[in-house]
Amino acid sequence: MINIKENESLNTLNHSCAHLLAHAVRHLYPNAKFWVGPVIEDGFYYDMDLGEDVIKEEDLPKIEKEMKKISKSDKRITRLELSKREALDMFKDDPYKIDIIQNLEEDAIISAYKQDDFTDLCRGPHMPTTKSMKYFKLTKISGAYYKGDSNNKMLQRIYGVCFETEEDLNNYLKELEEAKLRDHRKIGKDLGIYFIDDMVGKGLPMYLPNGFTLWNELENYIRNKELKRGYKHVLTPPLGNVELYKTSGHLDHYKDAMFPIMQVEDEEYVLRPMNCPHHMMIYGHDLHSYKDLPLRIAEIARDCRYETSGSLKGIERVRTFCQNDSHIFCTPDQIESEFKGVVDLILECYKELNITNYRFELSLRDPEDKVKYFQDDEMWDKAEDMLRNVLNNIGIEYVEKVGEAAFYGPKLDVQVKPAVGNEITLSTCQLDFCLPMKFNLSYIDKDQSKKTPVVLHRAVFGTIDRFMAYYLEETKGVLPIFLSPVQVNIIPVNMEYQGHYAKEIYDLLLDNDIRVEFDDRDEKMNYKIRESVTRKIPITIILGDKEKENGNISYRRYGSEETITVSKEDFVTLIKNEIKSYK
RNA sequence: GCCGAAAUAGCUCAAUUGGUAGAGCAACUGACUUGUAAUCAGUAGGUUACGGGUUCGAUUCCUGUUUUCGGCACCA
Repeated sequence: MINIKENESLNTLNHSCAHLLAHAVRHLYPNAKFWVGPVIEDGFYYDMDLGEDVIKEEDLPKIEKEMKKISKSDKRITRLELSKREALDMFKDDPYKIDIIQNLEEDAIISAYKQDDFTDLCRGPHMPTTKSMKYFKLTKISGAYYKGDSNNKMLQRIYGVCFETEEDLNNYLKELEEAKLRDHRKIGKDLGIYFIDDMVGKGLPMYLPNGFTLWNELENYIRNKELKRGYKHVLTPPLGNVELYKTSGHLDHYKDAMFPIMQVEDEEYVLRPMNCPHHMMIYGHDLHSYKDLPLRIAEIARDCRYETSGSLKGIERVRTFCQNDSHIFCTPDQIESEFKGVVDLILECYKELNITNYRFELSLRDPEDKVKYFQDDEMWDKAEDMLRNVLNNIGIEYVEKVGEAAFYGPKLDVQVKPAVGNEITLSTCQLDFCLPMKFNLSYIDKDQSKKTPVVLHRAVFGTIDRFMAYYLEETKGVLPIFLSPVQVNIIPVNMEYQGHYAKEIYDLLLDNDIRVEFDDRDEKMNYKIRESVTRKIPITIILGDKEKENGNISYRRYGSEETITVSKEDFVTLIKNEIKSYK
C-alpha cells in the first residue's frame, strides 16, 4: 500500500484536502473549532471541536457533498504571512489555533492559507486551487483526545484520503476491502483456529483443534531454533507472590494493567503479567561463575494482563497469552554478541517463514521523563549507545523512537503492519542493567569478584497468539505445510472402488507422522475437492483406479492447477523432506 | 476506559413508513455413485444479543446493559 505521507505530491494533495474538509465542516457547522489536520500514511484527518454537535457516519456524505461543491467552485488557495500578533488577532475566536500560535517563537513569520471564506493556520505547502482535490473519500470518524492526552477533552476526528485520479482512489478503496478479507479474525473463524465467547470472557481466546496444531508447531519450531542456539528451557508458574513484582518494579509501573491482587491465606498473589521476575529467580537459584555465561533461560510462558476493553483485538491483543520469552544473562562484554545472536535468530525465522514486510525501531528513554524510567543516566547512555553500535555494526536500518523504551532499559522492536489497524510489535529485544540489580543477581568473575550480570529480554515470536494472528494474515491462511493443521487430504474418486486403497494410503501417511485426513463421506468427489480447497489444505490427493493399479498417488497443491502423479514411497519422502526443511 | 456504529438460523445476509421473521450455504433424511471447485429432493433450524418502556401490535421507535467493529488512549 502506498505511503501517502512520504509521497510528496500526494502529501500536499491530502493536506489541502484536510483544509477542504475543514472548510466544508465550517459551512455546515458554523461553530466548529479546528485543532490540527495532518497528513498520515493512509490519507489525512482533521481534529475538531463542534461543541454540542456530533458528526455521525451518516453525516459524512453530506460533508463530502459540500467539499465537492467547494472543490468545483475552483477557489484559489493563497498564502498569507503574518506576525505572531497578527495571527493571534486573526484567530482570536479559535482557542485551539491560539494554543498553536502561542507556542511559536515571538518573531516567527506565521503562515496561513486562505480559500474563499475559510482561512486556516498552516505551514503549507498547498495545491493552487480547491479544484485540485477532486477524487477523495471520507473514510472513518472517531473520537480523539486533545493533544493525544486521555485526561483532555475528546475532539471529533474525521479521516479521509485523496488521490490524483479516480482510478487511484478506487484502487485504494478496493485494497482496503481486500485487507479486511485477510483479517485474522475472519480467517481464524473460517479455518476453525479459535473463538472468543462472553461466557469465558473477552480477550480470552479458545483455540480449536486446528488452532492448537498450528500453535504447537510454532512452539516446536521456535523451541528447536532456541535449542540449537544454546537456550535452556524452563517451566514456571503463571502466577506469583506480589513481592516478585514489588521487587522488579513492575507493580509500581503496571498495577492498573494487572489483574487485581488475590489474597490467599496470609499471602498476596497476582496472575503474572510477564515472566522476568520468575526468570530472575531461576538465575538466582544457583551460584554462577563467569564460565556459566551467557545463560539463556527460555520459556513459552503464559501471562495475563488486564488490557483495556477498547484495545482487545482477536488474538492479536488479548488478556491472556503465551510469550516466546527468554532472558539472556551475560557479562557486559558479551552484550554485543548476544544481541547480535538475537537479531540473527529473528532474521533467520523471518526469512524461513517468508516474512518480508517489517521494520526495526530502536526505543530509547525520554530523558525528560523522570517518572517512568529507572533513574540512572549513565546506565541509560551506556545501554543506548551499546544497542546503537551493535545495530550499526550489523548494518540493519532502524529508526530511533524517544520515550518508547521499557522502564528498565532500551529495546529493539520489530514492527509489522496487520491487515487492519495500527502497526504492532512482533519481535523485541531489550537491554536491561536494572532488574539484575533489583534481584541482587551476581556471578563470580575471573578475578574472584562478585559482579552483576546484564540481561537481554527477548521474544522472537512476541507472543504465540499475536504471531499466529499476524502470520495468518501474511499468508492469507495458506500456511506452509509444516504449520498446516491438516497437511494432506485424501479423496477417492469412488468410495466403493478405491476406498480400500485410500485407507491404505491414509495409514501409510499416518505412520509417517503426516497430518492426514481421509474424506470417506458419502459425497461426490467434486464436492470434496471444493471443500479441501476452501479449507486451504496444502495437498489434496485424488485416488482412482489408475493410482490403485500402479500403487501411485496423484495430488494437487493448493493454488495450483497441476496434477502430479508419483509412487506412494516417493510421495512420503517428498512430504517428509518438505516438512523437515523448516526445522 | 473514551467517542461513534453495529448485533436477525452454525455461517453469509434479506425483511417495503410498526402488522404472521426469509434465502443461500452448512446440518439431518432419502435417492444418485461421476477422474479434479458445489448432484437432486425433502426435513429441521429463531425468546431477532439481553432487560425495561411506548403501542391493539415492536426485529423495526425510546431506554439501560453486554459484546463486537472503526478510531482515540494504553501496550512491561
